[in-house]
Amino acid sequence: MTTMRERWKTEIVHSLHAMARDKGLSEVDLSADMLAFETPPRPDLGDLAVPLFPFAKLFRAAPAAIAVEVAARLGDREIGTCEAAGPYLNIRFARSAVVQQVLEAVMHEGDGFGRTDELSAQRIMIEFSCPNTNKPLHLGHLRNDILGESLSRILAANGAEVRKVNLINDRGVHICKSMLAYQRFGNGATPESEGIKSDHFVGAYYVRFNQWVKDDPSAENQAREMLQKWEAGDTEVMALWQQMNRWAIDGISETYRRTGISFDEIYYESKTYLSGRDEVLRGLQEGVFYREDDGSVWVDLEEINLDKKVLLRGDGTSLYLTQDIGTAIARHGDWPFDRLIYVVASEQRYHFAVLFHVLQKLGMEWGKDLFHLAYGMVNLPDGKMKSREGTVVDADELIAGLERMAAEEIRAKGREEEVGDVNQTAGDVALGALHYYLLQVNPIKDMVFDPRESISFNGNTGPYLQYTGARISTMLRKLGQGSSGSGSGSDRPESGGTVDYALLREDLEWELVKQIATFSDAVRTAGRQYSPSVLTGYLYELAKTFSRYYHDHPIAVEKDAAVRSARVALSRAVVQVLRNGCELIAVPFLHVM
RNA sequence: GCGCCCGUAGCUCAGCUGGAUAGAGCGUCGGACUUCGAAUCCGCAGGUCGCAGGUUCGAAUCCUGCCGGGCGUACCA
Repeated sequence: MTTMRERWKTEIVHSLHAMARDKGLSEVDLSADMLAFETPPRPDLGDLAVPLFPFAKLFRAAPAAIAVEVAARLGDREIGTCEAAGPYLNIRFARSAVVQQVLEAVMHEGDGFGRTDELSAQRIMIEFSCPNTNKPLHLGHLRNDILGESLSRILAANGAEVRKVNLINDRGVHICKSMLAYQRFGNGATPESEGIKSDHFVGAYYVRFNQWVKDDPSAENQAREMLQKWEAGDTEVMALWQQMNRWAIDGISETYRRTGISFDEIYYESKTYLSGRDEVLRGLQEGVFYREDDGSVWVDLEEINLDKKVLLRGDGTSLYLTQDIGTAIARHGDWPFDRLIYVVASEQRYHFAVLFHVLQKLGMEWGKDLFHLAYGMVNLPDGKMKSREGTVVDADELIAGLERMAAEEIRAKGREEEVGDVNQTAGDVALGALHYYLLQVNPIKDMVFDPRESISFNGNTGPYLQYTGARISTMLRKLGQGSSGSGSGSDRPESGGTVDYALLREDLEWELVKQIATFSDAVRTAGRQYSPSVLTGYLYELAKTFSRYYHDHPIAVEKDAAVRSARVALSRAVVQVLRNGCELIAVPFLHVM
């Protein structure tokens, strides 16, 4: 379809030039760039619209008059027809050629359909998740995780070589707090002895610390002392730390497995913070930073209109910024990248502005290739999530709740038989609901997470996509067509190998073909904007169009065998695109639900 | 105070590099299952695109100011 667009572009530029010549105007300032292609507001107006306002000055004529003349010059041709509609030139493509080309491309490319070469030869590292080892994941992490995972897949689909990295935040005062509380109140309990998921077990002691500090303010100092012991390598502290970290990380990893999040490399702050300190000290020697009387090391950020910022505490221990410096340098050494994307909440904008600048001050010219994807906060309908007030939504609990709802729905519909493993399917539906809901909003915006709405299986949701895919799959399965693009051998039993695409004459069929053809545009745009929401929107539209089509037109039960074959071919293409798209937003594709 | 971000229908969100009457979903109300999955489909109602200027043939979209909300401005992360 892009070729079709290009051909029309050439034709239009041609006739505009001809017009200019005939009017005795020299062919100045008339370039193809002035042609803006748009989609007409209603499909019945055509497939492509060209506003002619920009040419009014050139021809000293009203855009509408130009439209009439261009339309007359172009007339009807092999590649379609065009007509003037006010100041617009509306174009209709010759359908059957496009239909054939698009559907055959989907068949041929299969799981690879929609890929672009936008970012080929680019090495992109993407950091996301970055959990603390003092508590389990919550809803905010889920947005982070799915943004990172989905974006990674999208960038890869645009041809980039992507490396997903995590950074386990396993050191710092906050980690010492849960350790301290455990040491004091734990009485040797273990996750096994208590029968709770290990990261939740650790998290309980972090909560316990915060209760304790209310009664005994000295707890804060004790935590700080423990951090110093930790940095000094105190045996007892290290042993405790290793034990509790193991628990936290094991539990968090289980959540990753459940949600389909994975990484190519995992970094640990406990291993990178020292090199960060070395870099800061080097900067100090080179005069890039300065030392205060109390021994703390600072950077003056006046040149980027920011304040002064601490890089090392007076007692010599590291800070968040210090370790991020070390981590970034280690990463660039491990895997030199063209771009590094940090998926981190927008509240840390300041931190990254400082980090990127400091790295460049330290002589890392690649500091300019770092990008902070600052995503908005997730709030609840009844207010903000606050850990202190106990209004955080725990990730595991949330997912379990969604699974329960999905399972109930499957039973209520009496579909246990068809589905087979109810829990497995319910789990996939829960994930589809969660991921779709979180991705459907533009990342930079704050969003409201409504648990009730997220589990609703009506409307603009993940389960709706899954349902549409499952219906098509079932239909194809019943025909012996299989719903997988990389067919199982017994494909097309009745078509004799050829499909007469000209039989797809319905407007909705044409709509579907056009939507399929623009899939790669959606993939490209999502990659450029770092926004999976472009894809959720695209897929929802596609599913909706197909649902309407399926409702109004017989496919598998169509009497005319030739028409049936053509419609089946179209359905196979739609389901292939749904599959490919769902893969990019980590919504499990279901053959039955 | 200063800096950054956001402000579209009752609610949750779309709206591509400015372009034809601003779109979905939910919710309300009303329709459609002897027919390929009704977790579906169709229809009605609902918006001075926060406000005011400016640029432009044309602004929800770009610029300026203001108002409202959020976040940041920690030897927390």
